[in-house]
Amino acid sequence: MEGSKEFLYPVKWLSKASAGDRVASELRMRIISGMIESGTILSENKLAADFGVSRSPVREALKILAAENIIRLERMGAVVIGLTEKKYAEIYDVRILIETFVFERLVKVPTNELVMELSKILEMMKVSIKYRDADEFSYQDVLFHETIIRSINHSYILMIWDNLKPVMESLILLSMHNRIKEKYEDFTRVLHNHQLYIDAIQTKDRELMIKSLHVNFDDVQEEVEVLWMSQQMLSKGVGQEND
Amino acid sequence: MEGSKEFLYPVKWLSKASAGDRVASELRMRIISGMIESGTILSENKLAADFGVSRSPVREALKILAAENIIRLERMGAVVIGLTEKKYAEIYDVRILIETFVFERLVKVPTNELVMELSKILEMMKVSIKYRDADEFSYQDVLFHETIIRSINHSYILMIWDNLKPVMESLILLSMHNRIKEKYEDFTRVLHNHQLYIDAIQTKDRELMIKSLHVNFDDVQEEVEVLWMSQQMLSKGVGQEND
DNA sequence: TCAAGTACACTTGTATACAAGTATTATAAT
DNA sequence: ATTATAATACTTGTATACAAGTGTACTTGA
Repeated sequence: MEGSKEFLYPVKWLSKASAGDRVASELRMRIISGMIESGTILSENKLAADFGVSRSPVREALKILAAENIIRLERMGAVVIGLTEKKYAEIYDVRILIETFVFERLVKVPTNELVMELSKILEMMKVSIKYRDADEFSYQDVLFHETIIRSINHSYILMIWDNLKPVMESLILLSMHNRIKEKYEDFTRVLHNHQLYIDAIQTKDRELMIKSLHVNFDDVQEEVEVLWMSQQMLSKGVGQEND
Repeated sequence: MEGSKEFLYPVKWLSKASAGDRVASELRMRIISGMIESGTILSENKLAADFGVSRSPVREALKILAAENIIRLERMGAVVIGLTEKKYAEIYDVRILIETFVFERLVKVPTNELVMELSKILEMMKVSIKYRDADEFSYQDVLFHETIIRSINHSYILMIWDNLKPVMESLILLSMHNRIKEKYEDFTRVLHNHQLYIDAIQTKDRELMIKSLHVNFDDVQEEVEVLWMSQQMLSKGVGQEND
């Protein structure tokens, strides 16, 4: 069967990570992919047993996921929130918010160095595709955006990104994994979009930036939405999460 | 001597909190007030001994403060970052960013209920001043802004606020404590600013909103800057923190 | 005096143990 | 049959123990 691998998250990315980070990364992937349904109650003890670690790293992982808004810590167990359509839109909002903020900073300063860096990353992405390495491609894709955000040296904007990044990473990973098998031709478009983004930064063209930001995002979103919707089909009646 | 109280953070706010939260809250106050200098290296064991708890809650506290960008977790000890002028500006940026976002949402929906709620909080603030309760005033002040942010029901914007809130709370607490003793007349202005904010929401007047947002923030900032600068004087040569 | 190596103190990350509290289930009484 | 009470099987939060790694300081050699 397909999808029967033990871990969704690339294990090689976790070589230097703590057990807590490992659990968080894997759990995040399982939740975002829909493998763990929204509404599920996670028990520290159970997770510890499942992952073969003690409760300490599991606790740490749950704290991380709670900060990312993927689960909700309650008196009795952590309940999985998962991604609803509303949440997609919200992530979108925040990305637009911070990336436009970053762009406004960038139009005021020289960006030659950044453009160089981004071009390098784009080349890496091309190579990743050439060798059908979805993980590496995803890594570079996330790095691309992170590089832009880091370039303005704004610790609080970076803080927002740090909270958003793991979810984005998961989304991109899932999206790319799916495509590298079936919709290989999509990647030329993705690459083109990233080139547009670089051009926008180089020419300091606001409209172009917004445009490429949107297409980049929509691209990932649409693909994951399909993944996610199919999961929803399997587990009917999860319903809406009001707050 | 003045300022010789054991805890800076209002202990009554921590009745239901865990030891981890308590340590985080108090540590945050000490760092933001300048009592613990920027650059200091915090040891889990030492903190545990100081606060009379085990390492578990201390670890938890350090993770929280790291997520708030107040300390930096390194291989060997947690380094205190504290607040620089740059950081003030950054917090400012993010507050403007999210509050304007919220406002843009609010102009599209009815706000009667929210305005009622805010008016209630404003009344509470007036009472707090009448009885010289700086803690209560600070609480209501933070609640005021949180109420506005929560009203749009946006989990990711709320996430940003959750990361920003503790620092804001500390700043406001320090600011208000200082003023209630010396610059009592300031409070009429603070109240007026908040009324402006309510008016802006009621009339959906963007300019008024931005204006009141700025004065509200500047008000706190200026006061705390004085506090903080005086601390800086005492501990010369901390220097800049490059990243 | 200086360099290399070794021992030690201190660090984090993880495992385990325990206490206090909460939901659930079963039992008992009406 | 239904309600009240008690036992139990969970839960979280905290303390403690241990292992592995890192920096420091001291000793030893030249």
